[in-house]
Amino acid sequence: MEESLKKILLVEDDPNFGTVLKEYLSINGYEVTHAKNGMEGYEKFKKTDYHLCILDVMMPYKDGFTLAKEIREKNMEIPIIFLTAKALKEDVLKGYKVGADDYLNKPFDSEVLLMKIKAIIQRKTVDTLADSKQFEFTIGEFSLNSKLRFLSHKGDKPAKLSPKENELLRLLILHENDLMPREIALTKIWRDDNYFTSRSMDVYIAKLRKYLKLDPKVEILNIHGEGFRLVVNK
Amino acid sequence: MEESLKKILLVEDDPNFGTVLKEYLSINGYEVTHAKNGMEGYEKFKKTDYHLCILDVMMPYKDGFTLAKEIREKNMEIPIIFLTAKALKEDVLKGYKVGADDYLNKPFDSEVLLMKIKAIIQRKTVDTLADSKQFEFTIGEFSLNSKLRFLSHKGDKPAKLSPKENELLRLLILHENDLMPREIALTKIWRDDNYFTSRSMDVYIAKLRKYLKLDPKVEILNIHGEGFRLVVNK
DNA sequence: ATTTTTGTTAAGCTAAGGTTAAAACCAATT
DNA sequence: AATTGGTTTTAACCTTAGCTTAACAAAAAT
Repeated sequence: MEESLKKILLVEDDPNFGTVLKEYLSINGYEVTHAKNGMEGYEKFKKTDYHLCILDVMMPYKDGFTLAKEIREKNMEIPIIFLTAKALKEDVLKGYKVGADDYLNKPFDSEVLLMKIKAIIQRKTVDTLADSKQFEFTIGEFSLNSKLRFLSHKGDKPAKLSPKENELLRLLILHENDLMPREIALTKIWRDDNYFTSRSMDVYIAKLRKYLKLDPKVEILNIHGEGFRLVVNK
Repeated sequence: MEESLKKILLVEDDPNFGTVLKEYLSINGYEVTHAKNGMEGYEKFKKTDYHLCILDVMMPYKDGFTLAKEIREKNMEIPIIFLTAKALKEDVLKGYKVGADDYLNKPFDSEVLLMKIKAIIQRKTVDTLADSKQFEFTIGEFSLNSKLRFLSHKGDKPAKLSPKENELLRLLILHENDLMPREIALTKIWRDDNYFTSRSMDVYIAKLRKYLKLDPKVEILNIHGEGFRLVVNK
């Protein structure tokens, strides 16, 4: 999975903050291109295919929103995260709330940004891969060939999976670390969402758990009422 | 950015004030439709897609709250700002009950209104552009992933929240430092407002307080008879 | 002082999920 | 048509999670 680094375009005019952020993201396994203003950002964007754009809102000449629009004209899919200075939001009126769901304020918790990036890129990956022909997956010490329905673990002889086992595991992997909603699996694999298919799915979860016991770092967690999560503990 | 003017529906029965306000907003780059009463406001609302509604509370025949309710039935998303002459507490509460995004007392500083409008409309724009369903929140030393229903605190292992715990905490965070009225939570989360649901909510408040004890700066305060406030002490 | 609202804990109940095994199903042979 | 081997569903039983309700204490309002 790690052979393809995810590429991020960071457009941030503050040189200090930009450098630090770039450094931080690089450490965390992303390939970051840093543009110092909207113009440069747009040029860079046109040259390379990125997985994600992080745009500062307040920039001279060309603000983040304008840049976002231009980017959108070229690419409707690419995820965009905005960064905005706290001042903009809260200067005006004390206690005034911009309201419901806000985007990221500077300074922000870098952990949160990281989780967001992960989640967003993850979502895209699922979208683009879900119905694609990729069939080789790695998860912890396992590797799954979803075409041959082989689940191999190190030197052991590969286990052969049944069609349902295979598809379910594949779906879980596509949602790695993230919620894989029951409903998704039921409609995609079982083509029907009722009490019995749901119970059937639970049976298959149990089967997969049995296979996956070989690597204690890999587990399937339940999120009550929502679905399952395949996690790989470090 | 400017090829699409943001459309505002202004409903205000005072002809002088209404005209002046419309003029002022137009100058500042918004396309304003001015309705002279609630009835007319609702008709106009149905005809066009607006980005924002500004409603006077005190109007003959149909007051702003009633109109807001009707508008909400058609559109759960559109931001609503109320204008009111009197700063009565019940009014403010009533406004929040019908889902006000903000509240302004007349006479008010036109600069402030402009900032609010900008912020609210911008928020929507950001949401739709970034298409990141926000589910990562930060509160004090905690961070909440409301999709996975995880509340994490520093290096500790994250606590799993139940659906109700999760929703309630999320609502509190969205109202951070502000009053989160009981009836908001009850109608949004419990879908019913009676003695028992209200007691149930109190139980959940207690549960959340237990989780949040890990950071003494974060607390949930009660505002007797009205609701709760999640505050982060500096 | 009395009533109402809130804080808190625990019991009781329902629904969801974990697990295993038996039954049903299905396709490929006999 | 019957057998076989693998797969999937259904059933059963048990555990856990989640929510409400009750009960009583404390705080706030009247």
